[in-house]
Amino acid sequence: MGQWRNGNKSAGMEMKSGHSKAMIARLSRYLRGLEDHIRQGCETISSRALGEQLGISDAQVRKDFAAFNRLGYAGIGYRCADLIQVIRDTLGINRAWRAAIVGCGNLGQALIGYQGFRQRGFAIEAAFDENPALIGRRLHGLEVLPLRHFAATVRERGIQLAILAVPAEEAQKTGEIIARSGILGILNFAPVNLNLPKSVSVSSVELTIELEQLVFAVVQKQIVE
Amino acid sequence: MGQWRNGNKSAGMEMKSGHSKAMIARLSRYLRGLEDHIRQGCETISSRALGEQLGISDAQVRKDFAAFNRLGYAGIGYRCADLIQVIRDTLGINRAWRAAIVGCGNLGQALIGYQGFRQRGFAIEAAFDENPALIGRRLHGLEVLPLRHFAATVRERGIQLAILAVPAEEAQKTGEIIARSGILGILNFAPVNLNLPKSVSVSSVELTIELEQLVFAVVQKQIVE
DNA sequence: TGCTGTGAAAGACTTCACAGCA
DNA sequence: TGCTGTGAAGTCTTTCACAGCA
Repeated sequence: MGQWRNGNKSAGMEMKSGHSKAMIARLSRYLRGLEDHIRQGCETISSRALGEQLGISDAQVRKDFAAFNRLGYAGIGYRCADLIQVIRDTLGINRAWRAAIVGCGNLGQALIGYQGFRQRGFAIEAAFDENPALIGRRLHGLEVLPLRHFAATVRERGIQLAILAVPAEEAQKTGEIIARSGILGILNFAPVNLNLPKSVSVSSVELTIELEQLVFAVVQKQIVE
Repeated sequence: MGQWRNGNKSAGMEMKSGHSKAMIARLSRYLRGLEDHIRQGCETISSRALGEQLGISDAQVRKDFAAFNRLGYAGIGYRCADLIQVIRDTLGINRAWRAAIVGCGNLGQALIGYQGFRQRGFAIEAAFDENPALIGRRLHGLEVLPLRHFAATVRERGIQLAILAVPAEEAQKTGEIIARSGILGILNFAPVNLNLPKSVSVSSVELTIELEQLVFAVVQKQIVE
């Protein structure tokens, strides 16, 4: 999961939204589970069933959903459609979000072509790089623009989010350019701790860290057995 | 971050290793910070400095490192090299790990070419797909093999980990093939809750979830202001 | 009977604050 | 003085257990 930034520690309590950090992290997962479920033709689901599907306790599920007003029906469960809507509202994904990819190497190119983003309402509206060999080329139908056009393009195209997929060495510098452009949030794939003004939210995905954590789980299991 | 599986909830206490889940999640980040620091020529670092770099409190850093035996020097701090070694030992990444990519679409191809893995000791030793148009092609120097050769290849090449990058619809089925082959851990990029025997550890990265959580942070900040 | 909603209890995790070493 | 190591306190999160509704 992306890490929470420095200043984000809830000051001695839950966040202003009234939802705890831990709960927010689960909402996206509930959403997946609910969509699966509805795809199978079920209109309602119990806390137990949803929890089992996701590896979350039924009590936890109920506590989380209790934050929404009385959405459940005793003896029945919850209506999937209701939950989906209220979760999407809560996360803020009930509207279209526009993103730019910054860094069109291996990973950046893959992210431009990744269908999952569009399917879930995120549109990739621009791609940037500094490499002259890439600039002007079309990747998955999107023209690669020089980084110096970043701010102007973001303004023109109404882009709010940046997905940063440049090499570690360039991440901080590039992050600063992005931050200055009025972008609201950065999803960072570079293995670097970005130090940016707090006007921009940063969330990081480090692929190698994910692998390392998997290895720990593997080794741990071997020891226990 | 990858999710923790069902059975993994520490039974009323820290795990067998004596390290809490939360701490393990931080170890990889410490590693990054320490390597940065050492690259800048510093041999020692204080809990305060390391914490500041990573957005972690100094007390937290000390508590975490206290789990290792008396590595710190009062008045000085910790020796970076010592910490790096003990963290690598703890995570189990003090040896080479071999991985296979399963699914050579956009994302799979990018992961084959991702330098970060190799730089940190993870070697991609095989690539698989079911698409006849891809089988036999070389991607970043690696030949794409048909999925039915998975188990045999894994055995031959001593592969322990699989990186699953197939479409959501095929993830469960493919996961089962992987699990049957004796693989120890799966890093799953498909937006699906894999239901697999607990002999294999699963860690999931969902790119869209990461974006959703970023959006929440963005929206939250706007409301507060 | 099957399920929600929820106080109360338990547990995990983080921060505080300070003794003590170099 | 600068820093670690650590009990104690505080905070956050999860689980328990059960009243009550359909």
